[in-house]
Amino acid sequence: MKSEDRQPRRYSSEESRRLLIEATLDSIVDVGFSNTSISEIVTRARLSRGMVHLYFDNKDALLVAAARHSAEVYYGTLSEQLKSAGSSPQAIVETVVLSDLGEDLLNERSIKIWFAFRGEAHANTAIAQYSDTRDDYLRDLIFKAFGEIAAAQGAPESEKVARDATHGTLALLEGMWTDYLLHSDSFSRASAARIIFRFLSALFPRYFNLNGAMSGKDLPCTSS
Amino acid sequence: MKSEDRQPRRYSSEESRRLLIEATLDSIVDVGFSNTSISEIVTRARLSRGMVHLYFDNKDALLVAAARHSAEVYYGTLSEQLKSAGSSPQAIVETVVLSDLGEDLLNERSIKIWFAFRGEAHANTAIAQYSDTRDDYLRDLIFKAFGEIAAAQGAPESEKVARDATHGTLALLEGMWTDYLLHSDSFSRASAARIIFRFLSALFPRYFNLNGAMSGKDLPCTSS
DNA sequence: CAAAATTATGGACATACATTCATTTTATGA
DNA sequence: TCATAAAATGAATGTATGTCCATAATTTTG
Repeated sequence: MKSEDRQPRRYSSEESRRLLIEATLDSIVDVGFSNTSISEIVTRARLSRGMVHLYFDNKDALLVAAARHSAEVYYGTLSEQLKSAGSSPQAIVETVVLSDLGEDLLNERSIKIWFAFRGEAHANTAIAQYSDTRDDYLRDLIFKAFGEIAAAQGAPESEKVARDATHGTLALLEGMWTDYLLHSDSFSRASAARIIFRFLSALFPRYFNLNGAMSGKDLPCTSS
Repeated sequence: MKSEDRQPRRYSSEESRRLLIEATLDSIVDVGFSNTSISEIVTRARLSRGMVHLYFDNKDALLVAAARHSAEVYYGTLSEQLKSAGSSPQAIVETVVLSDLGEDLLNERSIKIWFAFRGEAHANTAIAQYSDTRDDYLRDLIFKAFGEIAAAQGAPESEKVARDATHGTLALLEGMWTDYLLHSDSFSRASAARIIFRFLSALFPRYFNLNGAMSGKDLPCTSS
């Protein structure tokens, strides 16, 4: 009992930065963006007042760093889960949908953080930069997947269908996130996913059903 | 030029309340929720400091009143536009979708306000109460409409389809709002509507097409 | 026209805030 | 072991905040 198991007395500058960012996010989750003060942050981080300005130019820079960190975690997690996905376009789409609705990306904490930043984004261009999940990279990824599927299906106006499928899928995901924010008690990941796949199976009946991508992930898309 | 055309010197208490609420919303739009202070508000309202506490218990009560007012405007406008809609279930759904994407309900100002309140809702239960568009009333309205359509179409599991159609349509609308918030420059009301109707026409091909409800608004839904 | 009620003002107050900085503590390297 | 660098502290500062209230201006009532 002589040496209490307290935190190490001293962190590297990177550890301290990380600690402050996590404490900022904790504060946003617990008391909201507008009540997140330097005092709240340093108390939660168990650091002293001066630390924020030792490692960040000012409070705003810390908030921006926290928004940036959240975006990095989002895209990092998504990329990780995409690695273990099949290579067919249906599998890619399915993985994006299920990951985006999975607990790693969509949970009580993350949803509060995203909507807090979005609520302030229009008043802070630096934060706005990091307030968009599903940005161009993700959009391109599933647009290409839908492009392949639509072309293989041989429907008329296949590019237009692919564009609408992309837009619709991303909008549905956004909508499901909002639904989770406002009704987290009654929210069901399964039914959220089913509705999106219902949309996709209506557009591409040979490639999706209500449970996701059709079985046999590497079915030749071009066979009749 | 003797009597300058300035505002009347004195308002009724209701006018003052309204003025303060509008100024609060203006401030949220211009400088964001967290920068909206009493000083900001009274300056914009061209009233003196004491007025806020004359007509509201405190700043928080004013913010809640502003959130409430926004919700009332939303539902009031929507109800108004529903009055001039056809009575068929398709027409009701079409009106909800087009109203929700129309400029009266979805514009630069309203979207910033909604997302600002949503961002703070989880830290303020009083605001949370008014941060949900598309609440139970609206949900029931279009659920009944989809129920009629699904039953008339005679598909299996028609109630489940109606439930998914409701959830999906509302999620798509939420998603389109988010899209407008984050990419208002590239947002297109027409393509947002087309995507939602693409979803609906896939579920109910005899009742919707890419342009909305099928023509002949009062077609007998039960005919083969 | 006086009295009462309503609407409006802006200074005062304590508190909370972001920021600065002189100082101290701890770790590192010679 | 000591000098130097890195990490950490928390008191101090000035400003901004929400709230209160004594007072004034205006309207309404009797």
